Amino acid sequence: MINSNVCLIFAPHRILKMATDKKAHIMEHAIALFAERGFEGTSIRDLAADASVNVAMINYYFGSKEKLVEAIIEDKAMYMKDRIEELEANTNLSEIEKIDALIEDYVSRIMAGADFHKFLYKELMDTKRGDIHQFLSDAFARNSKNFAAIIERGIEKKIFKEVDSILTVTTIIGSINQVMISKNMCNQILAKPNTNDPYHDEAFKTRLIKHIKSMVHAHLLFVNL
Amino acid sequence: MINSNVCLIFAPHRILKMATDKKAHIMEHAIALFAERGFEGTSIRDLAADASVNVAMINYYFGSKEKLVEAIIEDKAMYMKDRIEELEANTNLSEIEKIDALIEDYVSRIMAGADFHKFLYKELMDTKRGDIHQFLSDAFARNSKNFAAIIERGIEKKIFKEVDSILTVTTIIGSINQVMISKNMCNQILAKPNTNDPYHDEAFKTRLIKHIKSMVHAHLLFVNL
DNA sequence: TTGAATTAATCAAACGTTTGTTTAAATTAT
DNA sequence: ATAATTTAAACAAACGTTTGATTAATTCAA
Repeated sequence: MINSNVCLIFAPHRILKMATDKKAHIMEHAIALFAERGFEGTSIRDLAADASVNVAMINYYFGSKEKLVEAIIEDKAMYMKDRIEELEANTNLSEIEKIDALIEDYVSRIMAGADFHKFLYKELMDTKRGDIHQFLSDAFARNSKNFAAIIERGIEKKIFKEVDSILTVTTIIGSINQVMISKNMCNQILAKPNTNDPYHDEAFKTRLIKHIKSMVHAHLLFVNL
Repeated sequence: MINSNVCLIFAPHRILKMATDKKAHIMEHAIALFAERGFEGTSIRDLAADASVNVAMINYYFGSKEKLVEAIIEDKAMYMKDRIEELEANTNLSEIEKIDALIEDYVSRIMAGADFHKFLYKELMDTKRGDIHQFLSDAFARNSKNFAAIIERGIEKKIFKEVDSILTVTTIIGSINQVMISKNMCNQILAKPNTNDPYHDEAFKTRLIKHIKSMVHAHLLFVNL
């Protein structure tokens, strides 16, 4: 009985995935610590204690502390590849529908991965690990340009006003980022207690999406409600 | 002859200011390094070499590395105290004029102190130095609320649409912050070479102010141009 | 005004810790 | 038995900070 249970829990495919699972486990804790204390502000021993593993395991699995950061970014690279290309190709949607979809998508995904998002932006702001900084600068800039291309198409079609397309994208992304900077500050402007978690609050998510859409619509569209 | 010259150069008040000048000199270099590499990412020896002073001087003048950060923030506290209270009291200006003035003020001051701004936001994002994080959270949230109060007044007067006032402020500040995150990324979205300094470019400053005003006007005002 | 006494500033060297990383032995899984 | 995993211990290098000596600047009595 117990044996069969054990076999069930530790089925072959489960065992083969163990290394991956442990790596994922360490990466999750690393993201949370790096997001709050920064890369240099988090020691290997801090991380090992937080993830309940031996200090040597980080180098055993990832090679070095810096390669751990690269592993995190590579692992979540899918996070970066967003729906922009997919939406750009879709001819069934109007430009404003595409923009609305992107706003919803950005807010949802950033909030769902709040720690990872903060970790990414800290790496983007930091020039110390030059390769990573360059990679993230490129990725973020490319996304912004692709987003702006949709706005440009709307302007060409005369359904949008002649706005500064790249700065409009900057405003949309900047609006989301601004509330992600500090949970503490976010709670204060929302008049919520420090115990509140605004990043897993559906009401706040809805409110933020509504606000950004409202601003962007007024900015882009000729007709106002 | 020589003696009188020496006396002129090292006049009493000049000598008394020497310590202050050296402190300011160290703080300037610290802001630049902390902004690019972070607090933990910058060693006392890095800073001493960059500022061309002995390693012991930082602790001699500031007491510790952490107290250096506190000294920088206290010294530039005036930077935080912005024109909001002054503008709130001013009855000669309309609400939209006050908002326009604040947008110009924010963009100008943040761009003029780009390094300091990045340093401040890194400290705001980091929870490791708890007191500083709390102080900055409070200061930034208070400013946002005061700004939002002006928008609320405009809504009461029926000259503004019934917008989400605090999130509107979040968008304004977030728009500015988004371009300050990375010089590299900023140049890429502006299609400028890496050698360009967007933060001391009057044309870009004007463009950013124009864009934000344009968005906020469309968002707040009933009549569109 | 001069010269000893006092204070402030600067320095190289060293302090004890903590850092990221490696090792080699022990354990576990196949 | 073999290979993969985990461990405690040890590593050199880097860290923030302190030290004690040295120099420069200031004070003040004579």
